[in-house]
Amino acid sequence: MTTIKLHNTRTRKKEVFTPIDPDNVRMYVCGPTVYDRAHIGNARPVVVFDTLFRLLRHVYGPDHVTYVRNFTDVDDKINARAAASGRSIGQITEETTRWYLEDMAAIGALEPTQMPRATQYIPQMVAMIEDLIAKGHAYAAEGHVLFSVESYKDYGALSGRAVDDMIAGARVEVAPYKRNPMDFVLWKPSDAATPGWDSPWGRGRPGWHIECSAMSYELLGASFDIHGGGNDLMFPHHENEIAQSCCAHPEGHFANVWLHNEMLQVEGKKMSKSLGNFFTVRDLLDGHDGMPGVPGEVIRFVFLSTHYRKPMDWTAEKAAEAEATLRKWRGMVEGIEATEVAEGVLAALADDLNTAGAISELHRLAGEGDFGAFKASALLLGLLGANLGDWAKAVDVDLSGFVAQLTKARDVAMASKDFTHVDRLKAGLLEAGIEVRMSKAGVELLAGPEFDAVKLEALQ
RNA sequence: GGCGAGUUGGCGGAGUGGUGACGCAGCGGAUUGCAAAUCCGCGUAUAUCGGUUCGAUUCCGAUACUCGCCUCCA
Repeated sequence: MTTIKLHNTRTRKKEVFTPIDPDNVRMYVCGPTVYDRAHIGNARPVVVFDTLFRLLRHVYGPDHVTYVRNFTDVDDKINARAAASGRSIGQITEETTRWYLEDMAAIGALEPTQMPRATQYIPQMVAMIEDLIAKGHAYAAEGHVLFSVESYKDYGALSGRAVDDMIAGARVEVAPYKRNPMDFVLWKPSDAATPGWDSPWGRGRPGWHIECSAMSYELLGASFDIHGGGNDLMFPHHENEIAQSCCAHPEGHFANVWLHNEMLQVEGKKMSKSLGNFFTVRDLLDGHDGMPGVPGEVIRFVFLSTHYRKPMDWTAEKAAEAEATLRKWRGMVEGIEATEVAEGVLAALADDLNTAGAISELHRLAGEGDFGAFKASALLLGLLGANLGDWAKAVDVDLSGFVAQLTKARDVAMASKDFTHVDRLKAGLLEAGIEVRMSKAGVELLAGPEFDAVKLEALQ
């Protein structure tokens, strides 16, 4: 069996991955808060963990991997969006959830095994909070329930912080009802206009973090294999998840392996609305700000070409290069049956998800002409599948008339040595986005990506 | 201020304690009426300074720079 190695944030080392139960490898990844379209940065962890999911399924069997990714559909950002737009919270979360699944499918992400919604787990969250209070790890104050960071000695271990250091320079919300400024909210009161659920502490709603602890416990148990997300979530989100889960379920040890992907930048800068380099996955797919659309498969390829633990720079140049590569590859595997995944590709992926290395292997396989293994390997990465291929389909246009015309003109020119007419014809075809191949064997015309039917029409 | 990540040829981007992949671009050649496509060939790159070592790009320590998190945005 393939040995998978993963870089564990918890130990800061690359370790051999050994599942708790090889018959049911369990992974939890923090999903989106559904209040708006996913931007391109949100898509990076989706592709990263989708690739890991595919690798795990390949190694342990498709039926032996459970991948849970949640939807956080209760959050003050959603409430704010609802208030601002006049639409209901339900409408917003339903629509945004659908968008998310559509957009992620467009970049070739498989759906996780389970996609729980936070609002479906409120009673479990309340029960967990009650349990934390009973065990002395949390306390109720003024309608809030807070987690006491001092009650958990390992608080801060994942991100390498000490509670005292954090208080010193950090901007923490100071509230009179907090025993320690770092204590965080498990439950908070809701007014009449805000969504709320009845609880032992009055009508209220959960704080951020508790939903992931409750849902991962319900679906994966007190101990599971992998927990993932962007490295921005390391603190406080994951730190708080660990504190809640380990205190509520001291019999377990929560996640064995923590994986964090680095952030994404755009043209060398942090993506932000103020810099004008902010765009959603949908913007990219459909085209935006005068730019043409980028196929989902191309987005995926660009993501995979940088190792997940390095910052990734999204640039238009990379997208163009990726598109050319994929177009070439798709031409190579047309009609080819996938055989076995190449050892080199699998080895690269198994080595802490070295997707860039795996792509290099694909280049090598393509050069060697082992197309069956090449295709099988590409499919493992979620590339070259039928699901993402429409963009690369050759335009279906009958060029036989032009072929005949050009062939005839060429024959005449070969005899007369006057190529003026041939060159004019060729230039017109090139202008219309037609690739012109002339050789001793004859004339071949192909509609390329820049094909323009109107310009072709004008040549008639 | 605290925590963390990174720095490889023109660009992108891997690996490795012992003469530095791969892709793109570029250059030369074959081919072509000319091209395109294809094929062949071509690159005195591992931030800086120390240390360990027979030997470091790879390990260790500093320095510089870049970036992220700590704050609503991933």
